Amino acid sequence: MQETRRSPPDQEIVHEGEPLEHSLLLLHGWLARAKDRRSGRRQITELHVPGDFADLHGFTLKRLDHNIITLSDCVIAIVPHERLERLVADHPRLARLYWFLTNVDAAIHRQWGFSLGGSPSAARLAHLFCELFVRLEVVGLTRGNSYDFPLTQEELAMCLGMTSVHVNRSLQELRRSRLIEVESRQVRIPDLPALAQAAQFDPAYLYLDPIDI
Amino acid sequence: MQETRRSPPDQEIVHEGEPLEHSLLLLHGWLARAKDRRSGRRQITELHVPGDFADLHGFTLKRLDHNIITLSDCVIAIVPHERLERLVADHPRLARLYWFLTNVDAAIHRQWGFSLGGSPSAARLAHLFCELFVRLEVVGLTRGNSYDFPLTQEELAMCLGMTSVHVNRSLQELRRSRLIEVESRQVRIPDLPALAQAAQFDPAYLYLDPIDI
DNA sequence: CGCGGTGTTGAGACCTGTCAAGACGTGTGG
DNA sequence: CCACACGTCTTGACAGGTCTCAACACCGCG
Repeated sequence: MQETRRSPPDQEIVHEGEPLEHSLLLLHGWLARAKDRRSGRRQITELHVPGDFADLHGFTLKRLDHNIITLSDCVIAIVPHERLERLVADHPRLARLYWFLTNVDAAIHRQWGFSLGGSPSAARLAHLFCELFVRLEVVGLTRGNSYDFPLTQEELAMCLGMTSVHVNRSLQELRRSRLIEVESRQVRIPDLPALAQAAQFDPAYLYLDPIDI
Repeated sequence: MQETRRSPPDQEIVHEGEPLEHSLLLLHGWLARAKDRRSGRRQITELHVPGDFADLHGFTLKRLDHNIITLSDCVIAIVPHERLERLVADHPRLARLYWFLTNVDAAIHRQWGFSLGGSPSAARLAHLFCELFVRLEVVGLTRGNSYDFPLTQEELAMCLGMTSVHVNRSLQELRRSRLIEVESRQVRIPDLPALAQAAQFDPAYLYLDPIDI
């Protein structure tokens, strides 16, 4: 039995630089890793959905280079590093799995960097919706071709390196092309292959194929 | 004794998707991880300097989501995964160190994403020069306040998500402010604190403090 | 000497940010 | 039940940053 914790939206639950003694397994809700700019704007470097370890990398790094913030009401299991220590010592395959998971995080970072580095803004947005669809589907949080999506356009802007005004216009572009429907905190993707094509989305970087480790 | 390999510049030495049976330890020269855009442009997601494992993450992922390319003449040690397998089995601390190293890579990706997400172009450039200075200093490849830097402006552009024309102008801006001198494939940083200040560079994300693992 | 790659410069188009205002929806308190 | 406040979404006009295209300078090398 392990400790769980609840948190309302818009809380900073792990602070950059602070020493870590446990990692967070997200059970319900949405988290983000974020770095703050001097300008006051904030860059989100990854989104987390239920099933994700939000700061497993903290197990080896022992402090984070970013904050972790809640984007919705969240339920989070707290896993002491001491416990992870015992787990990986007793089960080498588990160690390998955890290592693998942090490497997938890195792959997601690379993909985001790729997007930020020069994809057209609508494609960037489309790519994010594709990624989230696939990741949510894995954990059974899609319903048909739609999923709950609590982020505001402002928060989307923090992920995509653009302003909320521009997110709004890019979203309209995707809507006009019938690639995306967003309403009341829900995303619907009428034609995933078409959206993936527009976004140049290839899920290979998520390494979802049957894992043999 | 392990196998080493030499390669001239501009070679793609690991191809996206290809199954991996070894990892590459860079002994001399510069490597980059790169993803190609449909447009033909290419995004570099990380630079590697001597001492870096360029694809240690491939040890758990077993294939890469990007290419690895040489940016200069390179000497590379080839480490079979089989050998890593034995090493980590026999030396759990080594396993932890390797895991740590891949997590630092992820931290570098985050920082690049942060830059790409909205730093002004001159600051992005300055930040990269700071990062490389610190990383090269660790492995003894700086001389005073300067270091060899073989990348063309075109290649810098691929790192920073901008065009080479814009890199050129941003570089001039840094030169005019006396923050950077670049000539004949050499970078000189007359005043590192000033450059770091302009770049908002904080080396914490490189996790260089004495490692206790 | 000429060639190819790299660096530099200019002009114009385009994308994205900024600022500001208003629409809409929802929850709260009177 | 209404009035209101607040957050979010939407829109318009404009400024500014960045890209594109093109030309030229420079340099090392065959």
